[in-house]
Amino acid sequence: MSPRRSAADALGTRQRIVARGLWLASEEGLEGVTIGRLAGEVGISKAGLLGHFGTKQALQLAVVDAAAELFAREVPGRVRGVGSGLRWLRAACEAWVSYLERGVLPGGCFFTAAAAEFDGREGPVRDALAGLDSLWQRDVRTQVRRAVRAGELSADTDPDQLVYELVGIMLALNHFLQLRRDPEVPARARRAVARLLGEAEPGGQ
Amino acid sequence: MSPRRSAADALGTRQRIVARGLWLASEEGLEGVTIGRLAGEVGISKAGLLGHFGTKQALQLAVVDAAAELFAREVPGRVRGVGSGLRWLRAACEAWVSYLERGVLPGGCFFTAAAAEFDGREGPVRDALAGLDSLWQRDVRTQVRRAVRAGELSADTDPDQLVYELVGIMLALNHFLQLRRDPEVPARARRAVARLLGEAEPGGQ
DNA sequence: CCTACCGATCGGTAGG
DNA sequence: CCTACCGATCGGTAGG
Repeated sequence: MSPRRSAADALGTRQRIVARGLWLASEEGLEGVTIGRLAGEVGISKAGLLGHFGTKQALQLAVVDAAAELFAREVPGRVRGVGSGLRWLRAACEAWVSYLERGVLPGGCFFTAAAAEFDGREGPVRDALAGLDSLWQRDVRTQVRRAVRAGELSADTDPDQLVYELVGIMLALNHFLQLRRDPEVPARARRAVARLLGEAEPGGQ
Repeated sequence: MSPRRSAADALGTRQRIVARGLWLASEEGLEGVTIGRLAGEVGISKAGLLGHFGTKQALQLAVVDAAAELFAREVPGRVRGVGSGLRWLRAACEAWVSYLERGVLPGGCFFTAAAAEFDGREGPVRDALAGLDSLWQRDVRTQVRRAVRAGELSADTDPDQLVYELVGIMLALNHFLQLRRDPEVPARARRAVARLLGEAEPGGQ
C-alpha cells in the first residue's frame, strides 16, 4: 500500500515541502523551520522529509533557492522587455514595492529576515544569502550605469550610492509593513524612489 | 559557603546576565538566547538564572530594555545640548551612523535584528520592540517639524517621509555592514543623510 | 543561588 | 516513504 512513489511523486513532495518551508521561514525565520514541525504540516514523517534533503542545512539551502526563484519571478521577471536604463529601474522598483505591498509571503521579504538572522553566523546558508543579495544589486547597478551613459540620470551619479539608497527604501518598506502594518508606507516608498529616479509624484497608486 | 548573596550582589548578577544576553542576542537573535546557554556563559545554573526573571519571556523583555538603554546612551544621549531642529537632526544621524560603524554590539543593531525576528509573532516582546521603534521615530519627527518651522528645512517637507528615508538609510547601513563588512558603507550613509538634510559633502570622515 | 528532575522537542540514524 | 529509536537540549519546576 502506497510504497515506492514514482520519481515525479517524489519531486512533487519535495516541492510541497520547500514551498511550505519558505512560507514558514518568512514568518518564523529560517531556523524556526524545524524538521518535525515542517513534516507535520506537510503530513509526512520526519525521516521521510529528511530523506529528501539529508540534513537541515540542505533543507535551508533549498528554501533559500526557492526564495530566489520567487523573487526572480516577481521582480526582475516582471520587467523583462520594458527596456533598459532608467525605464528598467523605474519598472523594477515599482515591481519591488508591489511585491512587498502585496504580501506575497506572509512574513514579508524572506531575504531581509534571513539576512538579519544569518549575518552573524558562518557557513553555506549565510554565503548563499549574501551571494544572492550581491547578485541582485549588481543587476541594479548595471542598469544605473546604463541610465547614466544614456544621459537619463545625472552624469555625476554614483551607482553604488544610488543602489545603497534604493535598498534602504525597500528595507524600510519591509520594516514598517511588518512592524506597523501601516498602509501608507508603500506610498512613501514610491515617493522616495521617484525622488531618486528623477520622476514627479507618481501618478498611479 | 557562599549562600544568601546580598541584594546588591543579586542586582550585579542580574546585570551581568542581561548584558551578556544582549551581546548574544545581537549575534544569534533573541530566541537564540537560551536559558541553559546563557547560564553556562555567565557561570551559574539554569535555575539560578531563571530565578532572576521567572520566564524566558521576562528575560527577553529585560534584554530589550537593556538594548533601549544602550541606544539611548549612544545616540540621543550624545546629542543632548547640541540644540534642536536641523542641528539636532544632523548630530543625531551622525551619532546613529557612528554607533553602527563602531560595532558597539557584535551583531549590529539589536533592534533591526529583533524586529525582523519578532515582527511575525504576537505578544509583549513584539509590542515592546514596536513601541520603542515608534518612540524613537517620534523624537526624530518632532525635530524635523521644528526644523521646518525654523525654516531650516524646506516648508513642503513631509516629516513622515523624511523619517522614513532616514530609517531606510540606517537599515541599509546595518544590512551592508553585517552582510558584507564593506568599510565604505558608512560613508554612503553619511552622504545619503547629507543629501536629505541639505548639507554639502560631509567634511570629516 | 544549588541539585535533581520533568515532558517536549530538537536534528539525525537504523533498518526496512 | 515508514516505525522506532538515539543523545542533546529546550523551558520550566520542586525543594532546599
